[in-house]
Amino acid sequence: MTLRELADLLGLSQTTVSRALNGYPEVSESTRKRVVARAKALNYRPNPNATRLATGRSQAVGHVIPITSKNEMVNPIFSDFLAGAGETYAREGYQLVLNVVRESHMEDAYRSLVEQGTVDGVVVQGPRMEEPRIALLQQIGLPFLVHGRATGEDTEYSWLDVDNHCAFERATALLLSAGQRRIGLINGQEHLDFAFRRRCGYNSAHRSHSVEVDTALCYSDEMTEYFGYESARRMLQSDQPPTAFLVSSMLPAIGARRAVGEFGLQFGKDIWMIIFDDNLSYLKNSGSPPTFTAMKSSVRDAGRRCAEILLQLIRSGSSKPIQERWQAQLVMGTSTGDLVSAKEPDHDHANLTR
Amino acid sequence: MTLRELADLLGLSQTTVSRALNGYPEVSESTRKRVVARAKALNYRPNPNATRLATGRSQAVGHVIPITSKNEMVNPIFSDFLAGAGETYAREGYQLVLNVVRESHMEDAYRSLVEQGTVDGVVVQGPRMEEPRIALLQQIGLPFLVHGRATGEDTEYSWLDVDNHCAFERATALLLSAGQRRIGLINGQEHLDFAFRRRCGYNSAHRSHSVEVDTALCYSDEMTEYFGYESARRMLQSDQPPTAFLVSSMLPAIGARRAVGEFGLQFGKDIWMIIFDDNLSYLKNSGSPPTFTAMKSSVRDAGRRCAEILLQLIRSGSSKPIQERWQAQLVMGTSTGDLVSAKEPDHDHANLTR
DNA sequence: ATTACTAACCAAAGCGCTTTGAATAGGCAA
DNA sequence: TTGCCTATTCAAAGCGCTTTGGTTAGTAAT
Repeated sequence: MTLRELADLLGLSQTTVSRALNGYPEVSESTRKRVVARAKALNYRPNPNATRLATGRSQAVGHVIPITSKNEMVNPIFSDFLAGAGETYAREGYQLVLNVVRESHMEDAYRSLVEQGTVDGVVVQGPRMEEPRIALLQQIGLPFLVHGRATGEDTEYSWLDVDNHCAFERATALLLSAGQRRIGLINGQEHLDFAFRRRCGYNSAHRSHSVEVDTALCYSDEMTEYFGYESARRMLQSDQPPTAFLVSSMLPAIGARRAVGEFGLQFGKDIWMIIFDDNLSYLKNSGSPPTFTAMKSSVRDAGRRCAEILLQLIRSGSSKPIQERWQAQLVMGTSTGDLVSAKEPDHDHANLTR
Repeated sequence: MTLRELADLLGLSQTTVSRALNGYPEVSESTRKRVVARAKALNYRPNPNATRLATGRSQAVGHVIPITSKNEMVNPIFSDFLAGAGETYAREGYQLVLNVVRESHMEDAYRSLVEQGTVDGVVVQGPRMEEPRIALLQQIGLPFLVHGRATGEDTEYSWLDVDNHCAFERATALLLSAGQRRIGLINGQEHLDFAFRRRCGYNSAHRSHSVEVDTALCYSDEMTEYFGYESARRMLQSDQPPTAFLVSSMLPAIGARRAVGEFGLQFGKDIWMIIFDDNLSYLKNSGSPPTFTAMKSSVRDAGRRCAEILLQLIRSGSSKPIQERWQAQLVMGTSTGDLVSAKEPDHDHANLTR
C-alpha cells in the first residue's frame, strides 16, 4: 500500500493525502477524517525510507558504543540504560540504531552517521573527563545528549547526570559521622567522569571531617565482580584494614561481600558497606530491608529520560542546552549499623533539575 | 557530494559511476579505477536512504527485544550477545536496529520492520519452547536466525544453539559419577527453550545413573543473583539438603555461593558446584584455576557468529536453513572436588555443526 | 563491404514520499 | 455582476540512488 494507491482509492491527490496524514492545516477536517480512517482501515504505513529521503530526517537515534580491548562499554549498566531509552524510542516512533565501534574509528562513525542522514541525534554514553566526542559533535552539528558530564569540557552542552559528587560525599560523610575512619573506596575507572566525581566527593567529605584520605584504600578499575573481590581482599589483608567500604556499583559490591565473607567478618557488623545502586533489573538490591545500604538512582529511568530529552532537542531544533541533574536516593540496608543516629544534614532527594 | 555531482565531475553518467562503484562488469577497468579513485578522494558516500529506497534493501538488521513486567530480556547475557553481533555488523557495513517492544506488540513490531523495509533480517533471541515468532517470520518471509531453538517447532529454520542438553547431561553425570546423589538445579525459566533443554539433560543423566530426580531440588526462574541465593538458601535449610549445585548462569551462581557461605559450608568441599558460564565480559569466571567448574561457551562469540550467519542468509537469498550447534567446553575450577577420576566418556569439545 | 557482436557508456524511468507553486471554487464586499 | 480572499485541492518537481532499455563505436566474421 503506497501513498499513491491510497490517494487513488480516495479520489484525492497524493499531496492532500500526505498533508492530511501529517496534520497540515490546509486540509478540510472532513477530508482529513476520511483519509485517516481509510489509511487505518487499509493499514497504510508510509515507507520510512522514502520519507527519509524526501525529508532528510531519519526518525532514528544513534547510540555509539566504543569498544576497546580494555574498556568495555557493554556492561550490565549499559544494557539497562539501553532498555530504558529503547522504551522511549518505541513509544515515540523513533528507531534505535546501535553502533558498536572500535575506539579508533569513533570519529568516523559519528561523521558517517550524520553525513549519511542515518540518525537525527545521538546519545553519548560513558563520557570521560576529557571527552573529545563533545567537541566533535558540536562541530558536525548533530544533536546529542550526554549521559553524564565531562569535567574537562567547558562549553555548554546537553546532559543528564546523577549528582555523583554529592552522592559519594553524603555516603562518605555518613560513614565518617558514624565514627568510621578507614573507608575503602572501590571505584570505577577514574578517567571516566562519573568515577572521578565520585572520588572527589569521597575526598571532599574526608576534608570536611578532617580525616586524611589513605590512597592505599582507594581502588579503581572496571566494575566487575572480580575487581570488587580482589580489591576488598587486598585491603582486608593489609596491616590497617578498612572498617567500611564504599563501592561504586552492585557487581563489585557482590565481589567485595564475597571477600568479606572469606575473611570471616560479619557483613554489616564487623565491616560496613555503602554502595551505589543503579537499580539494575538483574542485580536488584533485594530483601527488606535491602541487603546493601545504598545511594540509589535507576539507570533505566535515566535511559528513558535521556531519550526523551534527546527527542525534545531534535524536535525543537534549538541548540539551547538542556541539563538535568538527579540526586541519588539514600536507602538504608543491612550492610551498615546505626547510621541514622549520625543524622545527616537535610538533602533534597527528589530528581530535580539543578 | 551526490552521485550526480561526482558523475558530472568525472564527465560520466550516473549510471556508469554507480556501476563502477558497485562492481558491475559493464564498466571498463580503467574507468572503474578512475571513478573509485575520485570517489575516495572526494570522500563520496552514497546516501543510504536513497539506496534503500531504490533497492528496497536496508543494509540493516533488527534485534527485537521483548519486554514484559516479568521477563526481562535485557540481562547481562543479552548485552554481551549484542556486543558480539554488533562487531560483525560494523565490520560488514550493516546497521543494527534495536527494537524494545512490549510483548503484546511484538507481532506488529516484526510486521512493520519488514513491511517498511527497515531491516533485511532479524535475530530472534530467547526463544521459548513454543515460539510463535518463528511461524510469524516464516509467514512474512523475513530472513531470520534464532539464537537457540524452539522444541515445539517442527518446521525447519535457521538457528545457532549451544547444546544445552548435552552440557547439562555431562555436568550432571560428572557429579553423579563422583558419588553425588542430591544435586540442586538452579535453572532459568523453563518455558524458555534453553532452560527446558538443560532440565532435560539433568533428568536424563539421573535416569542413566538410576538416580531419582527430587523435584524439591529443582528451582527455575529468572537468572538473577537473588534467585540463586534464595533457591540455594531454601534447599540448604531443608531436611535433606543437596550436596552439589548445578547452576544455569554466573549471576545466580554468585548468589548460590553467597548462600553456601552463610551456611558456613566450605565451597568446593562441603558442597560442589558446576555452572554454565557464558563467559560474560563483566562476570568472568576468574582465577586460575577458575573459581567455578563450568560448562563454558561464550555468548559473545555466539552473537558474532549469529550475525554472520544471518548476513549470509540475507545475502544468499536462499531459504535453505543454516543450523549450528555448539558444544560447551568443560572447565575445571575450584568449586568441585576430584571430578576427573570419575572419568567422563569422550566428548567432542570443539564448536561443530551438528 | 556488409553483417553481427560485444564492450562501454548513457538517458530516463522509477523507488515512495514531501513540498512548491498553481489552480479551483465558494464567500463576501463593492 | 465583478473582483478579491480564503479555503481546498492538485500537478509536478524533487530527494539521491538503481536499473531498464537503449545507443555508439569498435571488432570479428562472412
